[in-house]
Amino acid sequence: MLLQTRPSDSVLAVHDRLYRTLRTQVMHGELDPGVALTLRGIAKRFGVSMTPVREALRRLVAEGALSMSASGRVTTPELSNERIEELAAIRALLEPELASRALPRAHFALIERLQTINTANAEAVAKQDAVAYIRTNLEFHRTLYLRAQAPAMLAIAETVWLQLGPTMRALYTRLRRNEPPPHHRMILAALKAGDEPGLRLAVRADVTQGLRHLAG
Amino acid sequence: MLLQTRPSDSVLAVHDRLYRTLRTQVMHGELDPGVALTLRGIAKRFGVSMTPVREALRRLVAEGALSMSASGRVTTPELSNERIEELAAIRALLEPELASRALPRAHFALIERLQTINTANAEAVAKQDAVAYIRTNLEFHRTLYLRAQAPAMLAIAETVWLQLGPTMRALYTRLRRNEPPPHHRMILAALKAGDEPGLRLAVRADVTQGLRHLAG
DNA sequence: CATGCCTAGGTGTGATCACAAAGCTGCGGC
DNA sequence: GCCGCAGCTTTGTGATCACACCTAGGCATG
Repeated sequence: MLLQTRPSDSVLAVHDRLYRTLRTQVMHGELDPGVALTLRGIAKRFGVSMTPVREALRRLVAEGALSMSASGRVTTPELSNERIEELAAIRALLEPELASRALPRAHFALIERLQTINTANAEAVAKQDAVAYIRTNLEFHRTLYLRAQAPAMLAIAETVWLQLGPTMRALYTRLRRNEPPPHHRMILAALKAGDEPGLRLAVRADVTQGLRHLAG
Repeated sequence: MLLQTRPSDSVLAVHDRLYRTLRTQVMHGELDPGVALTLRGIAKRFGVSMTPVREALRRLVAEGALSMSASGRVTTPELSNERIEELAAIRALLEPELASRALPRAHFALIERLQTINTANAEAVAKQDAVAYIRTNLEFHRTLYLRAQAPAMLAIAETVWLQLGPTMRALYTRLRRNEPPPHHRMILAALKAGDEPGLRLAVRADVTQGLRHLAG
C-alpha cells in the first residue's frame, strides 16, 4: 500500500533483512532439524507479504541452509551421518588452509581478540547455552579466517557452517559439553609461536572433533 | 491466467527451468563478463512473468554465478585477478581430494567414458569452439568426481566452476588453445595405474594451469 | 467395523500492479 | 564547450490475487 523499496535506506531491503535474520538463526543452531517453515507463517511473523519471504527462503535453500521437498515445502535439514562426515571433511580441508593463510597476518591484537572470544565461549559452556556456544565458536574461527584475505574460501566455509547449524544444535545439546573446546588453546599457542604445521593440525583437530563420533 | 504450478509435471517448475538454463549458460561461458540481465528482459525472453525470473536470478546470485550491485542490478561477474587466483586455489584444494576419493571406484567403464569425453574435448579445440571446450572439460571432471560419492564437495566445486564461467570464456578465447589440456592424459594414466599421489598431482596441475598466468 | 470418497483448509506458484529509486537523454545556462 | 538539472524511461521491490496441489478429517457406504 505505502512505501517499499529503499536501497539507500541505511542498508536493507526487506528480503535481505529476512535473509540475514533467518540465516543467523540457522547457523547459530536456533532451529532444530526438521522444522517446517511456511511462506505465510514467516510473512505474518515479520509483518510482510509472501514475496520477499520467498526470495529469502530460496536464497537460503540455494546455500544449503534449508532443504526443500519436491512439493516445495521448506524445512531445516536433517542430515544423514554420511553427509555430516562429508561436511566435516570439507571443514578439515578448507579451514587449515584458511588458518595457514591468516598466520602471517596474525598479530597480537588479533590473538587478544581471539582470547576474548574464547572466554565468552567458556562462559557459554558454563551456562549450558548451546546457541551462545555455537555462536562464539564460529566467531572464533571467522575472526581468524578473516585475516586470510580469502573471501571466496571463507564464504564456502560459512556455507558449510550453515548446513551444519541445526545439526550442531542437536549434537551439542545431546553430548552436553562441560569444558570449552580444548583445541582452541592449541590454535592460540600455534599462532603465537608462528608454528604453521602445528596450526594446521590444531585447526583440523578442532573442526573434526565432536563431528567425528556422532553415532546418530 | 491459465494453469500454473505443476510439481508432478515431468519435473519442472518455471523458476527451476529458468534457473537451470541460466546456470548452464553461465557455467559454460556462454555469457561474457559484465553482461547485464534484467528481470523484464529475461521474463519476456522466456515468455513468463517477473516472479519466477526473480527467484532464479536470486538463486544464481546466492551461488555466486551472478553478481548484484547495490541497486539490485544483476550482471555476470567481472572477477579481479586476486579473485581468480583464489578460486583456482580452491579448485586445487578440492578437486584432488575428489579425484582421490573417486580412484578406488574408477573401473574400466568409467575410464572409457572419460576418454570419450576427452575426444570430444579435443574436437572442440580443433573447432576453436570455446563453449564446447569448457563444457566437455567440466564434464570430464564432473564425471570423474561423481564417483567420489561426495555430493556436498562436488556441489562446492561446481559453485566454483559457476563463478569462473564468464571469465573462462574471456580467458580461453584470449589465449586460443591449439591443443587439448595435456594433464587429462596424465589423469587417465594415473587412474589406470591406481597411482593416488600421481592422480592428485595431475588434477592439481590441470585445474591450476591456464588460470595461473592470466595477466588480466 | 473397515474402507473409500470427498470436501475444506493450507501451501507453494506465477501473474499483475503500484511505487520509488536509478539511469538516461537532451535542453538550457554559465 | 562543458556542466548541471529536469523530465522521462527503465528497473527492482513488495503486495495482492487466482489457481493447482496436497493433506486431513469426516461422512457415507460396503
